[in-house]
Amino acid sequence: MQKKIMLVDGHSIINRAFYGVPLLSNAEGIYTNGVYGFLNILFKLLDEDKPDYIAVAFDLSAPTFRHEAFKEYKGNRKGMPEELKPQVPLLKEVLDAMGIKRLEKEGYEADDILGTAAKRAEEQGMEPIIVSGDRDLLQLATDKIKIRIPKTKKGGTEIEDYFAKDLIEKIGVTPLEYIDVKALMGDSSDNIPGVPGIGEKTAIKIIQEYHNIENAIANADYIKPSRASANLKAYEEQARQSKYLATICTEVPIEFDWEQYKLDSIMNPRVYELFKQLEFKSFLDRFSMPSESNSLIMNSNLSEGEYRAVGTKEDFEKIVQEIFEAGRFSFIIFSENHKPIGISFCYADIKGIWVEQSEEFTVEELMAVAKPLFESNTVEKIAHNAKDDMHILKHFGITLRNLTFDTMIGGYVLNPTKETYGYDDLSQEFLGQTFPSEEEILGKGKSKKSIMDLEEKDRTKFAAGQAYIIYHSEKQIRKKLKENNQEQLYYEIEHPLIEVLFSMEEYGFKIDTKKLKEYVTELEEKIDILTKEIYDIAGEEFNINSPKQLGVILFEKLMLPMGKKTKTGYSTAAEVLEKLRNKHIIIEKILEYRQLIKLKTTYGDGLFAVVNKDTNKVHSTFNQTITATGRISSTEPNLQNIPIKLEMGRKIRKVFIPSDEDYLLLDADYSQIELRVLAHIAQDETLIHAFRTGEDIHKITASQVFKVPFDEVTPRQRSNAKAVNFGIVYGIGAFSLSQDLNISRKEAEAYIEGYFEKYPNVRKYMDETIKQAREQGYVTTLFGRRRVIPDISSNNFTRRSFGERVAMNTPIQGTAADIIKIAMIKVFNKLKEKNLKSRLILQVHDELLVEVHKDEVDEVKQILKHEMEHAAKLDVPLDVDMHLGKTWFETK
DNA sequence: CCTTTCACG
DNA sequence: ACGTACGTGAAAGGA
Repeated sequence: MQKKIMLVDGHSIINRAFYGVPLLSNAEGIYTNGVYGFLNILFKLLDEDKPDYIAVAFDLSAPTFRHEAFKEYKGNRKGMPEELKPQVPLLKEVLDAMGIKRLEKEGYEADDILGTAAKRAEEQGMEPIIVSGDRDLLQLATDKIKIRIPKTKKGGTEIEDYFAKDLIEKIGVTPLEYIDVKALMGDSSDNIPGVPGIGEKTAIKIIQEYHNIENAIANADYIKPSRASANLKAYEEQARQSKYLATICTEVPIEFDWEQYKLDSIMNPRVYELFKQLEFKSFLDRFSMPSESNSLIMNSNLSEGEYRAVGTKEDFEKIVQEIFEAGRFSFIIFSENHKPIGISFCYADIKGIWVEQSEEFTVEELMAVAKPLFESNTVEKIAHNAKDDMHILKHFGITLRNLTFDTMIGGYVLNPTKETYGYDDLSQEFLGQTFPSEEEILGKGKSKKSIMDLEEKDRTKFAAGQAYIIYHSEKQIRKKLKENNQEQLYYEIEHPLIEVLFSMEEYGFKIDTKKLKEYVTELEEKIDILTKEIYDIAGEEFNINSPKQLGVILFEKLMLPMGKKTKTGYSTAAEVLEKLRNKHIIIEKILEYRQLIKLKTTYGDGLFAVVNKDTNKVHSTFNQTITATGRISSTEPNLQNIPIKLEMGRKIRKVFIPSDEDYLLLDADYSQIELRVLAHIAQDETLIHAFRTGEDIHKITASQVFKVPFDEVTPRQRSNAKAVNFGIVYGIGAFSLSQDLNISRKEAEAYIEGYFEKYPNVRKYMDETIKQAREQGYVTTLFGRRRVIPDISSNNFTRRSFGERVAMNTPIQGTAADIIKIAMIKVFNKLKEKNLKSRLILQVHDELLVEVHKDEVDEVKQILKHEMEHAAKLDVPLDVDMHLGKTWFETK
């Protein structure tokens, strides 16, 4: 087999790529689209050609051999586009990381180096492949040397290939003749002047007949058209000069040691880091090579770990025995399609084990062997997102006991603003060692692979490596928690909460599916009617759900005045449409349509999609590591945003029912918890006093801010005061308040000033919190929850302002989140301790929902109220309202 | 995949 | 003059 060598013209490809893909830029604002496009082309070519060697040629900035010659003649050669320049060093960095050598020589153009390299390679019996965006290189084509010219098009990259015969076939001249074609027609991008009046067509025709310019000049008299003939004579010297410029030199004095261009492991961890940094996400799945030994995994230096795979019952029993003796271990359950396929363990500091199921050793058998271990009250367990594992284990009749640490929750407590809490992150942050992420090894989305596709030794190190990581990160996280004074937050709030959330998820919320079906049908009927009415009024059918199409109808066809614009076009948000209500009858129809379609799709269809058909229950996932403030979030379904404000939406709460007729729903919500928290942490006497009187807080605020006696506060004043109170909690701004209340900015300012005058310590708190955030870089809640706010020191006004609002709001929202979490744990434990049948089933930020047994109503009411009101001891009372009902709708 | 819209506290 | 409230999740359209 002949060896293939790929020779790439760096500048012309990055140039072509630059314009071929949309603008991308990295964090420093440098465009990356040229590099991205270059790599896109490169990967495509590598996949197709699978060359043995590769090199990329670049021009160095200094004048080159032919360039110098040209300068005497006509001045400076054009450089590359300004906006591309910063990308070239970036590209070189990427190529260096990939171990792809560069061909550069001071004083020579990339074309010349490429030409020389191709000729030498050909002489030595290799197959050279030249990749360039410029057609100049076509002159180098032979029956061995292939020229590949990629064209970036909408549908992807298309590549034109030329051997010598293809050139003759497609253009009609030989490669050598092509130089003369260039000499006649010129090339503005290369600043080859050519001959005026001779373009590509004429040039080809002339060369086809006379084969070179010397011969053409000699026969200039016979050349047609006459303009070409005259110009060729007049610009004879320029034509010869152009030929010199167009001729690629193949005699550059360079020694090529082919072995150093050998194509090796270009997808290495360093490249991975670079791609991640540059956000070249689509290239990341190129890093998993399941068929070969996976270098990413094998190269990760989880220093002392001893990894071993276990595939038989006997072997695993031995391991379980060892783990019992070790007394503590970390574990990770690997699942695919909701079915576990293996478990990895780490124990005795260095032992990493991967146990996998097989036909001989089923997952049921595996679980049975592991059961005593998981259920042991003495052996300590370390997990990462233990709640998930608890669900899996429960399915096999196993109760996880003595969970001593959850590294995911620990990581969240240390920094709640991260997007993910992966094993790779833990390894980097707490062990100072890189480890590939799941996405790197298995990919993601549709093309996600199974870990069973990995070779056994890779699979073992990947799975057991993760257990090793959490085993060792645990100590570091504990240490950090101590340093940060967050031990109480972790051990007394977040850790015990895991079990509470697990129980809520496990128990679920019963749905009256018959009622739900009726509700959806009712909505569908109304939507049908509205749709027809809207089409009628609009005079045509269109997709009402498309803001784009709706915008065209409203603002172009019906010529309604447009309010706001979005990045992409007209805004059709409810806020905008509301202002057009009286302008056209279509508006109210659309608003109602929107409301109903939301209810049908998100709440009707959406709920149906997640109901367990056997039990008619929904089992939401309560995520403990999503929010930046410490709240929990709810998904699939989201039970924290079930409609309540509007009557039509509120009706859906009638389908949320207790699991059987012996039960009722008991709802308890904190009254004004965030304002109470504010009163406490700001230590504002007036505000504290206001809450101690137990009167309506918005009315009190109104009386204070608007300086009227309490009994004379109008409903309008109260409602304005309510908006001010909200604004205060969010980190108020006069503009937003004025928008919200539809008043002038001046008035809004007066309200805020009035508020701060009456509650001076609130202002003091806001100022001090911002100052503290700026000095230490983070803010904290009453229970030590911490949120870093880098934006607070930004030079960018908008970012800084945002940072300041976040600094003011986070301690308030976060402390309220802490308090209700404490209440949840206390309620959960009380119900358990007293062996009651009632269950906590839902939390909605300031509200707890309990499914209460009919015999336990009074007792549970008392527990719920007491535990919630005494969850934290503030300088203001915590007040809880409770409601009992047969459906969630009734508990209002 | 990103944007728009809208549901909740 | 800047560009506007804090925290979430789901569905749909349209690249």
